[in-house]
Amino acid sequence: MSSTNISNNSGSAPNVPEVVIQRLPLYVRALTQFAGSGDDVISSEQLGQRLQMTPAQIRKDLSYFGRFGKQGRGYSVASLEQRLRSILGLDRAWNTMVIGMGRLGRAVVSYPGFAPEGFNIVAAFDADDSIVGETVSGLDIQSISDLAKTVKEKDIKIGIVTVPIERAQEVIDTLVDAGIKSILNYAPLSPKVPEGVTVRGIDPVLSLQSMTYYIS
Amino acid sequence: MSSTNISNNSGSAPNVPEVVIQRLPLYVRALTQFAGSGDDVISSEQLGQRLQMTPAQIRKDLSYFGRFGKQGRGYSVASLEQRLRSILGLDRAWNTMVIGMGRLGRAVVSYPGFAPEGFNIVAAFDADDSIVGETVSGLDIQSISDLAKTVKEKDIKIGIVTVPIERAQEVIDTLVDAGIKSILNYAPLSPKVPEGVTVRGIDPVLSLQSMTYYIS
DNA sequence: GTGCGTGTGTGCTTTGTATCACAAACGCCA
DNA sequence: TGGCGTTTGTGATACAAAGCACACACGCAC
Repeated sequence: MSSTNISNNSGSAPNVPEVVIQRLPLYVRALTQFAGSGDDVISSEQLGQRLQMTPAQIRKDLSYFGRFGKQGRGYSVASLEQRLRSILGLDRAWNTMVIGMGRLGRAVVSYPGFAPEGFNIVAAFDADDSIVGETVSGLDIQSISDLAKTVKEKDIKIGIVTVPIERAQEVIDTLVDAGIKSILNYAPLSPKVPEGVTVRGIDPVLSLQSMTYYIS
Repeated sequence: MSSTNISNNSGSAPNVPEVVIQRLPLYVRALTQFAGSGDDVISSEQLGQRLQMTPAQIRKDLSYFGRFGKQGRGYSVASLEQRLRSILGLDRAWNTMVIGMGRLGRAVVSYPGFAPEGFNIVAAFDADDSIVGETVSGLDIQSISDLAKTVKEKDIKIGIVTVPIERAQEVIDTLVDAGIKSILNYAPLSPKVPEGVTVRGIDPVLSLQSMTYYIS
């Protein structure tokens, strides 16, 4: 799933495993939370305890990107957080859009957790002409035929798909055609996308279905 | 995270990797979808194409649990689906509860995707006394102090946590004390739970944050 | 300045997972 | 009934990730 990690400015690193990338936001979050509580230096041991993982793994992960700690001390909380945010591209805001304005899509658009993290939802789309033009949380619902144009105009980099499963692949193809490289997919399928496009699925039912195995 | 896979009836298998368990629901879903479309036999090749994975991996995964296919033919769609559902415990219904009746909790309770898959939400809780007694989607909001009793009375096996981050660990501790072994956590933290308890997190922000890395 | 305690960064080992490749099973057809 | 094309199930192999353990850096105290 995706790679194409070409040249970049200073802090770029080659061939970082995808699992590592997925853990970095965890570190960022833990550091942010830790920043409130007094100490301005943190050790991999402390971080590991908070995140339920081994200190060695944290140090290994960080070492893909540089040497951020000081021996005998640990990591500067503020500085490490800043560095990680920069690596992940979280030191800027990202324009996103939501496609599918049914029940789920409306909940996503109204969800107050995205904006504070720098993900601004700046457009909303639906295929159903009868609701195009309605306003949801301050956003006009647009027709999907406007999508490519709006993506360009508003410099949208991320698509959030909340359409029913039957339309999901088709909508995702549309996003890909519009040049979108990052898709958050709420529809319960494993969509086909070309190399270089990253899709992450949000699927509570799948999670539940794999847990029941352990309840004997 | 979790294991304790003790004796079971016939189809039980020892030491199955967690990743494999997490893929089984994907197979179930693909089989269900495939069942509609004519053919009643499917090969690992076809399944793999649909799920974007190698046929070998699918066969390996299935081989942990038995021999379900016929050489030269493939797998009976209906029968394989049934076997997998049985292995995962999806051939029965599960009672679940939602803790935290804020915006997110209400959305979860109203979400129509759980019941058809056998996950029935039969109780709703909140810590805020001022909303205890209200009705949401036909469920009375109960006080968390009733939780342990209700879990027992209604034979609830799964808890869905939708409280704010500050209360999440505390609520999860309460669930664990009440004997819950499976938790679906919407709060943005990595909770600490004892061995034998399975937690799966739903966190769209984390997913977004790891995707931005690839948008250079 | 020197010595000591602490915690990083990392080569090496171990563990875990995915893939390969082929023997054995099956169905079909002549 | 026997041979052929197909697809499974699985040991062996290759690859990837996690963990270990220690040399080395740093800060502090005296």
